[in-house]
Amino acid sequence: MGLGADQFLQSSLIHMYSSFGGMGSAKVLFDEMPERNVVVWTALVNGYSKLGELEMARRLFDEMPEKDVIAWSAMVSGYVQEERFKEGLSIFNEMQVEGVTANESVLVSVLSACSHLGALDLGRWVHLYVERRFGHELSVNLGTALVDMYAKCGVLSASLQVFQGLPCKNVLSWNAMMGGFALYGHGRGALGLFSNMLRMGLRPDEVTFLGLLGAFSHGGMVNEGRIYFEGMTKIFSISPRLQHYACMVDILARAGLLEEATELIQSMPIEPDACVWGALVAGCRVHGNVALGTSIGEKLLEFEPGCAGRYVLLSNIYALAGRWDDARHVRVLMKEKGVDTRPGWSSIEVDGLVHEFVVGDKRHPYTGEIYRKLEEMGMRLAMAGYNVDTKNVLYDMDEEDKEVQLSYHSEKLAIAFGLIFTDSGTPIRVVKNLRVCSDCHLATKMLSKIYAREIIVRDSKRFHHFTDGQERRESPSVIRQLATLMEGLKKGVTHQMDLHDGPPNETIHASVFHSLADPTSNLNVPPSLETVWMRLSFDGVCSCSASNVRAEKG
DNA sequence: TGGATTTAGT
Repeated sequence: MGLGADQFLQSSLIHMYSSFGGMGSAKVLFDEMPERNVVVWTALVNGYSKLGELEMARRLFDEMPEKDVIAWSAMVSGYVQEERFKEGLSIFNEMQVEGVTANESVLVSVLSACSHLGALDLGRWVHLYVERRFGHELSVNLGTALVDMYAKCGVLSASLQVFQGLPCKNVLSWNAMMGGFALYGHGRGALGLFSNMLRMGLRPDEVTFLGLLGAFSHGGMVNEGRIYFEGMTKIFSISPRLQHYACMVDILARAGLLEEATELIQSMPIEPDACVWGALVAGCRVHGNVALGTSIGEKLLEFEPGCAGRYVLLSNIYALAGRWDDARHVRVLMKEKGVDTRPGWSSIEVDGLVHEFVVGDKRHPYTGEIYRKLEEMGMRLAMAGYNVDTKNVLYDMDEEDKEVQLSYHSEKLAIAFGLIFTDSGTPIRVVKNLRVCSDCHLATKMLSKIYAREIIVRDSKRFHHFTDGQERRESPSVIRQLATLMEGLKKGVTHQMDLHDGPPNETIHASVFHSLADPTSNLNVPPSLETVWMRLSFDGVCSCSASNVRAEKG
């Protein structure tokens, strides 16, 4: 339906108000319009959904006299951006029932939902659908969404494969792949990827460095962490944000360098948050420095009594020190002040349906079966010599109660569900929004042997792969693929750009960083062409091509 | 003509 000139103007105004969140004005204009087409409706729906007012957006959406794929897309992405992934998928489902053909935007949002939920089956289905509809040449957006989806759903090899095949990659594509390496703790892979990214002429951003540092932290690469954390500011002019500091503190504290970590926090130009302190406290716990941990936790609470993370942190430290009364007191205090905590949940996808569980959950229609399975799991674990690791329960309740509470942790419920409702021999993939506790970690490891199942748990920070009673850090097929990928990229780029006369390695890379950070410094390694190219590109000529470099050389 | 899109994480 075409609108007249006046209405076209109104429609543009509605869009303008919507995109700035001025929904009051947008709605007034909308109500005044004598006739509205799908474009105006969508602008309004999108305005509400961008503000997080999804109930309002949904009401309008349901009232729409006609909906095209863009309207559906606005609604799906609205849910996805508010982290209401299941609802986003259910809207997508409705869209298909209505017979509306999906396009790239919707599919990207759907893949994002799959990534967050760990919904691999649905993600795979979207991949097949994309190939059928758009052929094998993936667009950069869909490609990136697929790279991210496979990485977050536990299939790093598929992620790499899609990434390699992408005809066009942007910073988001590289960042998604980098994030994948971080999830699996592939420090070296991340480094190689970073190096190749630079040589492809892309400028890393703050997300790139989050991935890089995250990969270092899980891979225990302290020196690399220091070098790249410094290089981030000095070479790329990216100021570290809280998360970067948290990563760096984590790298140092994990390695037991608690003093250096403390100094880093003290030198921060921005106020450290609970994540930053939390990384230090986690280090204190691993390296047994309870005194430092407790003193930090107490100070934190004084400074910011409204922040949930800080109560949990302090409570955890008291529990670690065995100070149960104090731990409980903090929890009570938190409740009294009405501070919200994020509830823990685990999900598992079976036959395209995502099932979610919280601790002690009894809402599922198959609750009876699930709890019978849990009982069986407990018995078989006990027979295999498993001792419940009760230090994860923070209160000083009876040991028996602790065991009960632990055995109903959400990931155990999800695993029980998976054991019942998936075919024997197939992997069980569980997603948890928080970190897996050490008791569940051990139990899951043993369950993988007892039930002869590969169990893959994705928690808020990384993947845990359990096979035959072992946690598998790196899969051989991924390592092989990684080597091929790096080799391929290296060859291609070296050939095309004549940049490097030998394989890049960490030493050269570190030197390049140092030389750029301090041009007057004497290097052990003479400045390579790569250095020259990096200087060129980061002096603001990011798109400098091979011919520029050759000109510089000549 | 116009309205929808992904990485991290607040």
